[in-house]
Amino acid sequence: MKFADVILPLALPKNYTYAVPDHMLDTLKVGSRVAVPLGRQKKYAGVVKAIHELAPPDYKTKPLLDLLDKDPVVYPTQLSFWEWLASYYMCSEGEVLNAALPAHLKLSSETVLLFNDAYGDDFTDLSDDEYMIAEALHIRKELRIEEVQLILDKSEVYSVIKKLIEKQVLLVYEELKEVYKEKKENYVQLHARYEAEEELANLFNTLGKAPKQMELLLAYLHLVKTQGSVLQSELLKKSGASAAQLKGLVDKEIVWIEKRVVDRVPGGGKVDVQIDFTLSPAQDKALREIRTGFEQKPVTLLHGVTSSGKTQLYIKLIEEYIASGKQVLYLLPEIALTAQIVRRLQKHFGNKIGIYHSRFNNNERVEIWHKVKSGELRILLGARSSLLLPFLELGLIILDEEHDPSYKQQDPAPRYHARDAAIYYAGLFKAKVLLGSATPSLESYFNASQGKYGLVELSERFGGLEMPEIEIVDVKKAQAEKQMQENFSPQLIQAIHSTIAQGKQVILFQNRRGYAPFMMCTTCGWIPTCKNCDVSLTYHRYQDQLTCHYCGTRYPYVHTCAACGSQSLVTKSFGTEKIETDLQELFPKARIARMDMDAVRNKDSHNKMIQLLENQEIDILVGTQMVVKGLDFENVSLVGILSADNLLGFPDFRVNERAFQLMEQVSGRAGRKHGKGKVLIQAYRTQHPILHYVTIHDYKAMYAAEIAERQNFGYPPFFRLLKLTLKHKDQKVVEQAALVLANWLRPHIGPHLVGPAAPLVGRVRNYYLQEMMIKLPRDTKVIAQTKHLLKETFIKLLAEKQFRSVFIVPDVDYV
DNA sequence: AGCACGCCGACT
DNA sequence: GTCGGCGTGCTC
Repeated sequence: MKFADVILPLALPKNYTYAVPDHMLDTLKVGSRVAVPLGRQKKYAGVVKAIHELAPPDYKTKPLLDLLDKDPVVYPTQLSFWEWLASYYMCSEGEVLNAALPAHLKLSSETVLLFNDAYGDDFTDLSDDEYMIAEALHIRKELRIEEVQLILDKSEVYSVIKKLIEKQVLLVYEELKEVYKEKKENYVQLHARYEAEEELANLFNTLGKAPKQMELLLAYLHLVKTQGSVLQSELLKKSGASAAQLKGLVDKEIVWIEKRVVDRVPGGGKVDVQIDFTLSPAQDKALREIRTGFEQKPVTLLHGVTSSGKTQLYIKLIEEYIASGKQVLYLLPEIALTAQIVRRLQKHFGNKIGIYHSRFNNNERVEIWHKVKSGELRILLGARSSLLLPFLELGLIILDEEHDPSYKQQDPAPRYHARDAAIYYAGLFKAKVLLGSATPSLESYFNASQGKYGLVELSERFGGLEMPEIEIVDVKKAQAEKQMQENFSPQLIQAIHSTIAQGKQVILFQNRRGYAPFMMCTTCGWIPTCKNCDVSLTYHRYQDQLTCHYCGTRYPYVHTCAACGSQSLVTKSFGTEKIETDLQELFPKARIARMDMDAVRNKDSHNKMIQLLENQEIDILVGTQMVVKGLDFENVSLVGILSADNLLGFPDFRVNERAFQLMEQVSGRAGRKHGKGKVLIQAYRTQHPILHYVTIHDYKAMYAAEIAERQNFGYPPFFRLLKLTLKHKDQKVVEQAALVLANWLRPHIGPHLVGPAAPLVGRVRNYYLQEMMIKLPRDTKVIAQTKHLLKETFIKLLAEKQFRSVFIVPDVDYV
């Protein structure tokens, strides 16, 4: 008797064991999807994690229902990776599976209602609702729950269905649905017998009486000659004929239609467009250092200043690894995955490279999945989630912009850090990892300086380009002298003027979207807040409404103070929309665009805006974080940071590191080619040390100062951080739960526990929050013990009935 | 995550 | 009296 442990796509604490039916004994493989029953009637598709002969002692197993794959969807390597992710990041393997498998590989059961023919057609003793469903079923024979909801125009339909089952009008069964569909296209083919010249000539004669069909045939012959194959849709468009007329040709057996399975994700360009380039001596040296680094250590950090030509190094390395028969994964933060970088790589690697990011639809994801698994795709360029693809023979992972916080998944579980997970995943393949950044995370630079990672420095900009000149502008002073025009200092205005006059472009950075981060009543100080969250509402002038940036609720503009009734509400502070509006007044002739989450909400607008900037159809670009990443424009010579204080002001031990990274990265956008660029940073606190480090582009000085602080206060990289968030609709309950949890934990990990306390925003989407932080020493054993302790304590807490509905969210290596 | 079971308020 | 609301607990 054999048993299979199955990972189900649910947040179950453990995997379930099913009996392997005899007919599957030979065909069932680890990594395959299987259909399993769960509960009374549900079916799920899970993935087989292990096959063994250990009968579970305390329950009776149910049998697997179906084997869904001829070939497993993942290799054992991925199963090991999932297990590690689940245990390290404190979630279930089901949650990992959920994140890894494209939606279309995760079938779930659908309830299908069937008409019971034995019932006959006498519906007299049915209620109105029952009658409507019975009638519909009588005609259609089969209905889904969704359709029942539509017919009855309400969502709660179970009671009606239950009644109908009792009255034996209908039968229910569960159907597992495969959602992925191959894409097929219709190709038109000429019958073989007309290949011969004289047959074709005869055909022309006989078709004389059917001019439309003749036209079709001529268009077909033209397309065959020019393109080789003829798509039905294209033929119809070109000939202007109708589908019926084409059918005429099919009926006469002159042509036939072939349904071909086609790829949704085209391989991009041809392979032979490789453009050769030569590395600078500095790049060449760095490349050699990376290679020798990899001989001794699996991970190397490439610290290369902005514009030092890291991408070219990557391309050379990728070439080497694919030449040796390995696959390469190139990771970038989502918003850095622009058409610009994609084009650049496709130029070199043609259809050997695949792309994977969140804007792909589910069918496209399934195709990439299979191509990565089969090894057909040798290179994959993707965002965080592409780390979860089933690579066959991974040789190298490049993780560019390694300092980027978006590599850490926030919600939902698994809350993994792509950098750390990449290092583990690579280890399973004995593959190498190259981390790249102009401003490495303190963690990585620490690991490199400790000798844990190789370290390669590339401190020279490509082509002898100089680092931009940075000037700090004292806003307080300008304000005192009444020199500020809205949020622009005279220096910034002057710089923008002269930059535009020279036909160059400007990027302005402001880390807040919307028009004003909050509004306030000048009479009594009242501030409009969200009804679901404890935050002030941001005014969006473009839509003329107030928006909550935490839950997305929108409110109409407020004219009257809700507290004192006065009309004296004003907008406070400023976001990208206000900058854009004010700019347009200050520079009426300039072409201004705004790039933030609101402006690039729809699918392609981000790329379009980049295109405009590239074609120099925009003079000034205003944006949030978004302008920092993956933009590479030769003609931008001025960068302005509107308010450095915004970056330095919030209470987080990483502020300084983040602020430095952000400012240094934004600065890197300036003067990427002709001549030296200029960066203007407006600030109140002009003496802040971070501003000084940015001015002299001194990463190492920033690192030295910060690392000392981290050691003093016991923060990463000296300790690992585990954040616990408790959520509940009732503030009292969540506060108590947090206290109880902390009290239970304190005897074990007392000195390492900070909190509990409500976070800065204490309520989001009507859930009250409590947080606590656990500082874990860098000792694998202690970390594992603590996680075990936490899990046990969570179970204990949730066993208390008053805390049963408290959500506990552990976030390991909280960023 | 579903989904059934079970215990309290507003209707026939 | 019942319908139906959602809180709670189980699924191999």
